[in-house]
Amino acid sequence: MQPERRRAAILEAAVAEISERGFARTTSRHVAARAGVTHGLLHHYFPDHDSLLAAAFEKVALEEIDEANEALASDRDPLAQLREITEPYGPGGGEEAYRFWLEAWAEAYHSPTLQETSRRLSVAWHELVVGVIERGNAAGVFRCEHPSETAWMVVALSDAYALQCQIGSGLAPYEMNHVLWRLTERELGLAAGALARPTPAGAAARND
Amino acid sequence: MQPERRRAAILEAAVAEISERGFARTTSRHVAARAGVTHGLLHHYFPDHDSLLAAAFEKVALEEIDEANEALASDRDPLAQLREITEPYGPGGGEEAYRFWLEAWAEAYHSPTLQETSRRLSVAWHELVVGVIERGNAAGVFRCEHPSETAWMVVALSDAYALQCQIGSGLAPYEMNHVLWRLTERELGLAAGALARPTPAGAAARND
DNA sequence: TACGGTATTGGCCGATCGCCCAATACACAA
DNA sequence: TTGTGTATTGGGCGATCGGCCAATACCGTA
Repeated sequence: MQPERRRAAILEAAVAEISERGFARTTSRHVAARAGVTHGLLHHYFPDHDSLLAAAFEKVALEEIDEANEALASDRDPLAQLREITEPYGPGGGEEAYRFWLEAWAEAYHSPTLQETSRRLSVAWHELVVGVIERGNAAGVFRCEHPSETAWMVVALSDAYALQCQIGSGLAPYEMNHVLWRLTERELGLAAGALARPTPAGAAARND
Repeated sequence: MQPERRRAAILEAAVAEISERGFARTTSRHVAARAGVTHGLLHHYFPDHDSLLAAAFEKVALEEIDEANEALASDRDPLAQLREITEPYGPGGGEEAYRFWLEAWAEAYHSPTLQETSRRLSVAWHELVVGVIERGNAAGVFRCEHPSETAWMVVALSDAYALQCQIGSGLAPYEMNHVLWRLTERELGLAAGALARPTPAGAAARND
């Protein structure tokens, strides 16, 4: 197999192992077995364990940003863009992905590399939301006074939403979704329910 | 040493180890060494590794609830109570404590016991905030339409606040604190800045 | 064809893990 | 005092870890 594809296969296996077992319990031998190679070969591509974990984390982080940008580029409507951003956090969406991030945050304490990547990704994610809000402001769809603060609120509530879904607290998912949408609508100067309904084909949701 | 005190000492050492190294990397031998006992004795008190981790987690969870109730009981003013709840999340507050919770959430995926305890604690914490809000409503201090939703928002933003402080994103702590207070004030029908300042008619500026 | 570098294999090493267990120290009741 | 149960010690076992290395397979090039 070509070295590039082999390396990618190993990284893919590493991400899967990390999602299932966590960073600390991910062993190079298990990753190698899942990738269908021997542990010796894995050591050939990733000389030490930390480089494997760091590369896997970097891969997921880059994919996350790419997917977000792709979702934003496919739809130019700020309202739809905001929905694209907040929706994947819910149940059935990116559960495995969020398990990965929770592991990453916990592991960031022990690894300066992971901490730095976490930081970069957090900033990038925040700026992404800020961009959507500011474009919505410019287009006259939003009336948001503090884009940076509101963006942080959206990210924070989305994170907390995903977290509550994961640990399965007594709070019903629909209730979390409701408060997330309600607060976002108010922060953006939208009419109540503007985010809840996926803009019925035409321009029917312009009743404010 | 009395068995009860010995067991408590072991648990205390376990909590410290978990906070530093995480659940997955916490070994019974290290816990025993920190507690000043042999690994054989630790096995005498906690027959298997999971029981040690579960007991340590349970200890912290109970202490968390107790401390919150104590803080709430020491001050009957709903506004001060709310400040007591949201303040420890900030920098300089419960950094080590939050590291523990992050580890716990990540580990909950792999342990039904930890997941159940996480769930119970999350519900208890939410109900605690709901109680403060409802008492504030009854006292005429708050005008909150959706206590449950608002309580979840407070908890979610506090969690996200602590998380951002931990990973050290580009968002300044004061900015996070500002949006947390601003949204809470609006949800509770308070005047702007009501939460930021200790007490308007206050004689004691015991806050930092 | 011969050659050199890379991909790949599988065994090995020392360290460490959770767990087990025989032996010993100790405290308190009979 | 004797005896009994618990507290405590420390060594050992099998498994597994990350990392190292000699040997082999493969493949493009001179």
